[in-house]
Amino acid sequence: MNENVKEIENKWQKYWEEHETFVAKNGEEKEKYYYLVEFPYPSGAGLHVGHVRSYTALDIMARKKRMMGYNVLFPIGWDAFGAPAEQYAIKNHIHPKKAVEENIKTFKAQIQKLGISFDWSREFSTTDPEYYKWTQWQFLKFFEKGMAYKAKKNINWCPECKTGLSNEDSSGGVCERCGTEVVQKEKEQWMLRMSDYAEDLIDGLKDTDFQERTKTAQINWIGKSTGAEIEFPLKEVDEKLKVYTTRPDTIFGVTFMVIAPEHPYIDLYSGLITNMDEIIDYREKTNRKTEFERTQLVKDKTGVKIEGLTVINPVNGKEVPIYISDYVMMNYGTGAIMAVPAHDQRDYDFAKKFGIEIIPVIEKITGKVHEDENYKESIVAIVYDKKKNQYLTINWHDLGGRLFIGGTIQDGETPEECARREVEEETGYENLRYIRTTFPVNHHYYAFNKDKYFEIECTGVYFELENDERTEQKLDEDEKNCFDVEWVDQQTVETEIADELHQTIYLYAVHETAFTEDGKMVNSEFLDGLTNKKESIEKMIDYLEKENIGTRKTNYKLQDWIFTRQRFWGEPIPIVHCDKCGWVAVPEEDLPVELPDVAEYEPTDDGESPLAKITSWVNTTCPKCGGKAKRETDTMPNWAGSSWYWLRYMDPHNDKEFASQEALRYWGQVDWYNGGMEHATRHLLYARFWNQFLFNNGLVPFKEPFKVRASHGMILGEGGVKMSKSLGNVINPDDVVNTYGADTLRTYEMFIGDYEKEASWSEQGLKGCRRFLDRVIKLQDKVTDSFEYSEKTEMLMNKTIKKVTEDIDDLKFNTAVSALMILLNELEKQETITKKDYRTFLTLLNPFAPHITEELNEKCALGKVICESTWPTYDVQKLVEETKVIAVQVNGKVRATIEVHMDDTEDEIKKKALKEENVKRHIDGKEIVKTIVIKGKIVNIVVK
RNA sequence: GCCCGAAUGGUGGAAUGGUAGACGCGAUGGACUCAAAAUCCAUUGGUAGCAAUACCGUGUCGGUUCAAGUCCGACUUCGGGCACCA
Repeated sequence: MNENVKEIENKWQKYWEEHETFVAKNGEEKEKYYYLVEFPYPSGAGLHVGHVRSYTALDIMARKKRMMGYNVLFPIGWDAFGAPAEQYAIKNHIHPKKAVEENIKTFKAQIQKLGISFDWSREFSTTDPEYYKWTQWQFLKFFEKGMAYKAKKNINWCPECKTGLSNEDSSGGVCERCGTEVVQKEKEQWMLRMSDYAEDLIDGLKDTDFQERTKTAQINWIGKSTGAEIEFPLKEVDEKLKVYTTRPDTIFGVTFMVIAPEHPYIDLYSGLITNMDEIIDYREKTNRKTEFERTQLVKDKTGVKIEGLTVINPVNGKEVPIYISDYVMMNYGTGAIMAVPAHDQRDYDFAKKFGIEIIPVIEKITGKVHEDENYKESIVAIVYDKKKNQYLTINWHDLGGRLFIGGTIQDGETPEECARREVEEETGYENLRYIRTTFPVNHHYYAFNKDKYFEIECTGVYFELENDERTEQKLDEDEKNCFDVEWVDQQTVETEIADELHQTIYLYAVHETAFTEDGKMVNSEFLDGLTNKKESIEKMIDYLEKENIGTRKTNYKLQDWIFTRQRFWGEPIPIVHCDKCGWVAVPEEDLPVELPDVAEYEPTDDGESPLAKITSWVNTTCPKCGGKAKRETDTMPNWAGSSWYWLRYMDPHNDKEFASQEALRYWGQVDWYNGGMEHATRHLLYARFWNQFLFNNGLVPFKEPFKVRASHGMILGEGGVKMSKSLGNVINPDDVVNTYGADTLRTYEMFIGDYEKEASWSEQGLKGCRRFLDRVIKLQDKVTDSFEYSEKTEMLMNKTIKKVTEDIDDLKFNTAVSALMILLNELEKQETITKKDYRTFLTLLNPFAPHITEELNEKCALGKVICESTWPTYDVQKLVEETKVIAVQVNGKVRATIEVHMDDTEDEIKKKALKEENVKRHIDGKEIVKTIVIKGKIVNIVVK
């Protein structure tokens, strides 16, 4: 049997190749459709079952689309530059070119065994000089337009891979390839001005049909924020410190400034700064820290106060100290911030550590605001007994429940004094140790006993009880016997104190945090009283602009793309350096700049590309002046080749252009792009940026390269764990194909579960799919000569055509297979089936199991080769059932089922329902309130 | 911490607000066989019952509705992305 399967698969794969069945022709009359799968990186490990999942899914869509009469482009190639190929080559002592060739051979053979309908005539590798010639050519376009530039920068350096990395490749402070901690190293780097495209990259998403999660991932990565840049004049010199903030409304709460350790003012004003030693020391410590460490210890802030240099707050003239701290980054905003500790957690942590003043400018509002309020200031005292781990409360019973001690501030009192007095009067405790005062709360309430509305400014005062000594309470007459003084634990406080104000103050007192919510503006002069954050921000920015202190400003986290790697195995950057002329582009006719054929390509420790050692390659002449010049020895990152490859597929053998305008116009956008979720930010952003750049320069006819982006879920090992070599649970597709056949593997991977979610491998499930296909084969014994549908199965046949057709378009491959299984079960029940029955069934199954279905079709002489035929259609009229079994509910619970006719009236259905014994039983002796009849669905009788 | 997802039998997973558990796997019983494998047939959410049937059941608590796995609100857990981004 297995031999037979293998023979069949070989036979049809050969047929497709010889007949060029899947070769797409440019410019055909038929409507085009472009399916793209992320081209694989041909690693030494060979094909993974995850590749099979996405290739099969798109293969199914492509095969169906072809049968529906489209001119389908479904290409494949190889993304073969990059560190892993180089490492593999170094390890195995072969040239990367050789290693890549071998790996491609293996991959190709593996993919072809699966029967994926790729157009192999368009295959290429990013490492082919004919391809990377055009990668270099496009880089020169960036250079020409000033979009590529060389800059000295602190870059992320991986000591293991011995190369610089982009921000995208080193997120989390570790190297994306090897997991080594990245260090900072200053180097000259080629950069692409991707940040210029930040807004376009957000904006362009509107014109795509990406999954929502992909869009948000991109938007988060770009990290747009709006706010203002504000200039704080330095007190000591005639210069200003520029900061960026999203909360200009809190400027009256500024109590210090923080600048990044790398901020240029430090060196610029070193003459004025009296503690330079300390500052230089701190700066060096920071430099030694990895990005990873710098982002880890979030709570524990470090820094140094700059002595001798201060700024003036431009809105109120206050003198403000400046600190340096590594929680401010030089590469975002202006490398300097205004710190508002009351309303920013990081500033708050810093202020606490350095004992800096905290000025609240926003107050939380509790209660309901009312007109004609009386104003007063008050306190809530939280007294905590450390020994008993309890809080002091007053139980007012029916008069107001459980509360802390509260009271109104009298003339001349500080909140602390007031709180001490109130505690003493009401409870008699005198020995209290003051801990802290909380942020004030703006509270609104109605006092029944006075019939008045109040607005109170309430501050919490937190004490710890020093000892139990108690004097007599000093109560007013009307207070006596109204309440009990009670010590309660934390849980009682949190559950029994219902009052919003007291609960808020309690939380403030216990958890020391910045107040970052919305509220009422205070201590802010012209903003005082505003309660709408947006309005406050607008009003402040208007003021700043009018006074020439600041301007509205949008910032992005997205930075320029570091476009160089100090490695051998990448596209050489086609630029030479001439002492006279500077950086000069290699003329177009000299492209490609090919990699030299040498034996030494191991990376160096000094941060130079291995190419730098090959003097015969490095030394060249300047294209401009003809003098001596040196080639750029850095190479492009591995993302370069994948940033435009879908364009090359449109016209892969063109040696005049990267693709002709005609081809670009004909194929247009990629209609459907499938790839891993891990590429939702980096690759997808790079590719969109690259394409937008080409579009803006008239080189491609569309701005967004991809219409739809879908991603497949990962395939996990048996038991839901990741497949890994160390666990020994890696499934090799070759083994599966050899044992069960390609059709079984394909069908199984589609049936395994929701395509977009992860799924775990199951050998048993795989066997089940094999069983399914064996039964399909067996079905041939029942075929008669008739070319009509069997009467009995005609409706199900039509339904299945509809279901499979729609499910394939919706990526619901699992339910499509299930529908085919249901149809098979039904066909098996029949004595005989017709040729048309079998032919239609095989056609629907063909995209999933293309080999076996073609073979059966030929063997039973059912018609033309399936993949050269048309996709079946269904008859809407045949979908309608004459009778249907529906449920009868009584009060929403199913009590019986009845068979109803299509043309039964509501009354007839109702009558039929009421005749059911079990229904009668449940409505017996009760009054029918309502009867709901939903035709063809359900009857619900509501009784009382 | 913030932003997305997800949670359904023994298991992978189905269900336009309308009979929860399609389909597959596994399990149990049976047929075929000297026997096993393969294949075929039947049963298979839980509890009670000989049965008819009843009650319970889609992470937890509440709400909307004649009717909720599905919609709304709060929470729990898991997965993913981002993260001193000012």
